[in-house]
Amino acid sequence: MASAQNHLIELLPHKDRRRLLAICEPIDLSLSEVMCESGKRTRYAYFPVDATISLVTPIDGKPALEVGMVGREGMVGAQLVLGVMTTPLHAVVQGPGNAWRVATAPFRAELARSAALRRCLNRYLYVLMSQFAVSAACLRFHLIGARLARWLLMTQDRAHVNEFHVTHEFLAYMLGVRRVGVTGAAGILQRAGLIEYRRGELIVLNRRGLEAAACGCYAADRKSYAELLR
Amino acid sequence: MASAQNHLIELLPHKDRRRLLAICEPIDLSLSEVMCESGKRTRYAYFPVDATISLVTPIDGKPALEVGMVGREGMVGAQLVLGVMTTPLHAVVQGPGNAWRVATAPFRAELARSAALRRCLNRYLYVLMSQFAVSAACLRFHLIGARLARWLLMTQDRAHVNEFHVTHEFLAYMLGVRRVGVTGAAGILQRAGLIEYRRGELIVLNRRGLEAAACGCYAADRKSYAELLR
DNA sequence: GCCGCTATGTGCGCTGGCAGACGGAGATTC
DNA sequence: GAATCTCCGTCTGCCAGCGCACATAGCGGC
Repeated sequence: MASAQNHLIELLPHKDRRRLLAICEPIDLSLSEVMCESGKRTRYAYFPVDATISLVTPIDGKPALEVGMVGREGMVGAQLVLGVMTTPLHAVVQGPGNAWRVATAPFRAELARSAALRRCLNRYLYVLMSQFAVSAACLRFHLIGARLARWLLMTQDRAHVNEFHVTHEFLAYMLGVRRVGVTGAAGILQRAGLIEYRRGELIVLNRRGLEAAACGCYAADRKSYAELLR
Repeated sequence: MASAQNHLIELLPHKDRRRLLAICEPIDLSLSEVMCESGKRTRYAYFPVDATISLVTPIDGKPALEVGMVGREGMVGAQLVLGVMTTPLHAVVQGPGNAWRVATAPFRAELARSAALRRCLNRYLYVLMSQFAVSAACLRFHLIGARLARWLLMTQDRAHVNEFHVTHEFLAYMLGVRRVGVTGAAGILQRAGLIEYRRGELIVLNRRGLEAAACGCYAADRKSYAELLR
């Protein structure tokens, strides 16, 4: 247990880390699992290890648009540090895998005790807020192709593999566009040799190329994370 | 000084409120003043009294899109409670007026001392995050007319008057659309008798009608604020 | 009373993305 | 190996918003 395989946990001093892990349990997250729903009471916080989670904002009653993504660099439930027991967003498992799970009660107790944990989560919350703001503008101004490239890069960063399961239908849902829009944009990326896909399996062939095709929001996200969390 | 005329300050217990006001100074905010810039060090926090501030996210290097609005119900610089000294957003004065200003150093000292202040700001931050998430989806899916109506209502809520100075050009900038797009949408609202305007002076004639014309994001914003801050 | 500035109104051609529908190809089941 | 299901590709018609350009109207200064 020298390494928790979650970046936020690893940023904690030894003692705080050990205390936190003592109240965590390892858990498997399966595809499409809804970890928490907008407005409902938060029951657990999660520190992903090799799972990827999408933060989806509801609109007109339905969840419909991804505004943030969480992997081993972050956590689900950071708003607990604000003393709030709900979340405005849905959290949906987008890439299955492992995570550490902790119930809200012991987590809040640990938050009260560990200044390092509070500091870490505060900073992470700030990064999340930045990500929301960036996403808002990205949604408004950038074309599907650039946003798709950004999404693939962000996912690859979190999944730590260059091949993952994702359908056009799902991508369309995350990006807030039609499936055919994704088909068009993905086709262009494929013909350019940047990616390859067939029946839900997508492979990143050329990361550099994708970075060039993505909008600046990808770099902006990475920058804000790097500045605040080492 | 029984009433500070800022909702967040008024939520504080007497003692905490008095200590906070003791380190604040009243200040005039003038139109288009930039209170803080994305990425730059935060020098002051502001508690508006009858001023309105737009939170604008930069994209591709330029500030270009409003993702949040602050008036007497909130504050600028709430991220200081996270222990972060910068902000990802620009804050621009959209409706001139008065505010309480406090320098970061004494404000952080007071934050360390007052649990009530921390609690209040934490909750406000959560409301802001919700607002960002809602705005992102609103930007993506709702038509200019509905978004314009929402913007007018939010501004009126903060300005506490039904007449204010705003040009189509400025509205276009805030909503992230063309000026002619605003002209079109505003013309429809005017012909419907909901608003009236001439050369930068805009009057809200029919609030109920505007509420009906606005998208559900207006109600969603109000709901999240009401639930968390009394 | 003229000039110039700012704010608003309108026109035209273009395009990215929308809605709905259909066809085909891989995969799974029995 | 036939039926079914999932996923991907394509087509048609349509529209909101875009970029650009130009016209008009209130308003202040000199």
